[in-house]
Amino acid sequence: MKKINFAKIEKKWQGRWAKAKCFQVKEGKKKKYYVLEMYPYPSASGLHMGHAFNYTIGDVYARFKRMNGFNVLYPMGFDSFGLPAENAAIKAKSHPKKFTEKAISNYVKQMKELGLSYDWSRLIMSHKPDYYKWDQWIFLQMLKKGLVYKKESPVNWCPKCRTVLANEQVHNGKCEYHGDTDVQIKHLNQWYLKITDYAEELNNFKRLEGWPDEIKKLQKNWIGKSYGTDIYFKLYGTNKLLPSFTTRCDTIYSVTFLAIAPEHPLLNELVRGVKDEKKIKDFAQKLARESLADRVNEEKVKKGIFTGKYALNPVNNEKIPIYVTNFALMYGSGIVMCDAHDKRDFRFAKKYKIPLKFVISKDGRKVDANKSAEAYVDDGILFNSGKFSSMKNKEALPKMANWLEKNRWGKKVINYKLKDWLISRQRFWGTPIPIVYCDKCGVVPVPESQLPVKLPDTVKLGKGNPLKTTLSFINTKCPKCKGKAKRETDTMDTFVNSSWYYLRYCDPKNKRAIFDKKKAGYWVPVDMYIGGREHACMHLIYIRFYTKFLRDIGLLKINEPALRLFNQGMLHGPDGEKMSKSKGNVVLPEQVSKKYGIDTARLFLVSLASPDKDIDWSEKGIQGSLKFIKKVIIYFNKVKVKKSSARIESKVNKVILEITDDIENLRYNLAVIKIRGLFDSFEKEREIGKKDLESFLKMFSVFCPHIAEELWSGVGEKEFVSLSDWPVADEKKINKKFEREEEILSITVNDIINIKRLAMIKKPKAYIYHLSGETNLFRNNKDFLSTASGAIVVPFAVNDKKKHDPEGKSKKAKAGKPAIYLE
RNA sequence: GCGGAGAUACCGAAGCGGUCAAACGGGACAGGUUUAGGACCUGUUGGCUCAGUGCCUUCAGAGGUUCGAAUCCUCUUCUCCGCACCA
Repeated sequence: MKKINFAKIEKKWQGRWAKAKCFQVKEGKKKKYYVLEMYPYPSASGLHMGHAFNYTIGDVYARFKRMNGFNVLYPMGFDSFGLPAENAAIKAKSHPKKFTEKAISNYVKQMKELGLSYDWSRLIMSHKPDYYKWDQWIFLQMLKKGLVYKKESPVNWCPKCRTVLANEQVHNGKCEYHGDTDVQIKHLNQWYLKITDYAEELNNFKRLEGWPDEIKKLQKNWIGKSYGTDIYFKLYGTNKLLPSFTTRCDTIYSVTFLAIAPEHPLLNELVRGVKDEKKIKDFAQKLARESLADRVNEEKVKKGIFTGKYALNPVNNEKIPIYVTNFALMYGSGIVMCDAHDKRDFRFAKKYKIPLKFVISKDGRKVDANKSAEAYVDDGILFNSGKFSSMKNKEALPKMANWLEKNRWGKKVINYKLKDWLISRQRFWGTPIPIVYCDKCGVVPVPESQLPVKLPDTVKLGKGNPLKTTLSFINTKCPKCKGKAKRETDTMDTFVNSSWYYLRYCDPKNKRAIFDKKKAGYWVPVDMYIGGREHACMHLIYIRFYTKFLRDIGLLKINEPALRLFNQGMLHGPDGEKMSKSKGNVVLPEQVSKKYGIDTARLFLVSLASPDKDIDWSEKGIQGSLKFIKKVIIYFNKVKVKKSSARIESKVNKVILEITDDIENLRYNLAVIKIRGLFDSFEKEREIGKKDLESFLKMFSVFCPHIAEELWSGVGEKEFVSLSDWPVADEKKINKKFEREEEILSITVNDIINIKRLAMIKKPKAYIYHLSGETNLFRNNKDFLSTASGAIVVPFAVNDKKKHDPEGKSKKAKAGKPAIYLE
């Protein structure tokens, strides 16, 4: 056979789909289905096979739903703000926009070559002013609702990114993008979104049945809801209360000192006038400057200094020293009560010779902590704990919390690990924060009518934030008093852009509103959201937050952005490692499709394993897919289109049911196996009915759309297979009898071959003796048995008097298992 | 430390109480076909037995539940991945 010209076929159908606007959709009466893949950052290096894998998963699903009669919204866009483009622009002394748009056009071209059925008329790009205008608009709406504030506080600063980072972007004290760089703590005046107002609702996962448990657990962990008590220690000699959050109020009688975070806003006031004021402050500053990695590291010895001040334990009025320590973070109240029942507190106390007291032991017997070498962290029985002595500490805990509250020594509180979202970035390539500073009027939001605040087209990129030196950007008029004013130069975190993009797809060209409520109302929520697990604690929390906010201002009626979330696996390089340029194991779709055709690649990616599993690219593996596709093409070129046997009809209809179910549940690998199996059955038949051939092509088309279109037109169809109706199984035609017969035949073939080998007869005659009820089966399939087994098959019924049976084998025949004699 | 996912024949990967020596693909091997093939077709691929229908040992390891377990339970080992001085 001639070599298949994949490129020609692909180009042809991509062109026809585009021309016929096959995949463009409008709101309508039909039931909608919204398939969405997380939109990518358009990196300069373009798409690799891993992206192709990801988008193929969505494309198969979109095609499947479309053929099943849904009005399918399947859009694509680009998360096109971000540091890499800016850094590239700095290097090349150019503008990031240039880089970004070049990368995007490259991406679009590549995506089209993958045969993805996007509605390109809805393309969005977050770096475009008509998109980020609405980032700014949402910011202003949040401001109105009191969900935006600016505050000076200690923030994470990455010296390499030269910007602050959100908590979510700091991992183990290192920058997410620069794993080798410690994040520094800086005190800066920054903009925050009050996501914590939604902490409680975000922690409710009841409406996310369609999301993987894994993701929900990660989010729950991240939100970190904990029940505890704020205990009010009185600053000695004053009436000032120092609240200290604890989940272990059962150890209150064990407390022998307080620890305060070095960056605590109260610290300056606290040490004012004490003997070593300067020394303490300097030390605290030193501690605060330590990298989070060091402070968070379990192995490093903790440091601290006595503040010279004391506090009173409310339950027993004991006077206890207050220390500044690096292990106290600005979590909870930033003040920690410390006792002998915590490893870290214990070690610290030993180091600084602070006395310790145990109040729990295994059996309730009194134990002296100062004589112990380590903390007692297990549960046990309380002692020296007032009226709670001799109770189990676990049981006493809730009672003690109530008791503290009743005596006004404390208050039961719920604490979240989730913090407000710091969105300020000191970089150029992001959405400008729509704020103006006026000497007279102070902080003034830019009025909606003046949006968007656009990024300047000409800037001097270089050190620091170029907006700071672009006078045409900074200098403006105060919207209130029309006097001279300066613009905010910080831009927004790019995660802001991706927090609502799925809504803009519903109405991407709207100039007057963020989106039309009716249109969005038709399309949202997303029915199938596809993306990586790594977004569990960032994007997927933010997008939920934005959805809830937009609901609360009346724009949406939904509570969650997506009904179903699917985390695809990662495609590794042939070496089993994560694909990366530096490792040199990146596989490019262009190379692959040139050699094998893109449909072959799609089929291979999807048949290797379940799509949620990580897989390794394999040059060898793809050969199997190529072989199959070739066979299909050859077959369709010579198939006799007539009428299917009842056996084939049974098989087709059975397999339709199975494949439909498999694809619905994203078990593409199993669906492909069944498609292959169906094809194998076709090949064994002399002729096939058109309807069955078409059912095959339809199912095949979601995986291999170009080849399917080609063959579809080959069987005389004028319309697109991509827009045809998914086959419906005629269950009446499914007959188990045929399966059983097929099984009998294949066992018989195996048996003949087996005996042939053992008897070492090359081209034997095979006399088979079947029970009399199976006469038709064996007679009708005599030819099939002969070709398949490589013997000349002569069937006899057991009771046939004229049968040739020199060794009396026919006695061995069983139902479905004929006896065999070779010669 | 806490939390999650997993361990299946040479490899990848289905199976998730009986129909399981375990789908399917890759590889390897054998045979056929062909001028020749890395192309195509057919078969084999746990062990034993053998002119096929049989038997035995397997699904990380050890126990257990059951008439019956790759599948359910318990513990152990190993791998991967999140979170982590969270008070």
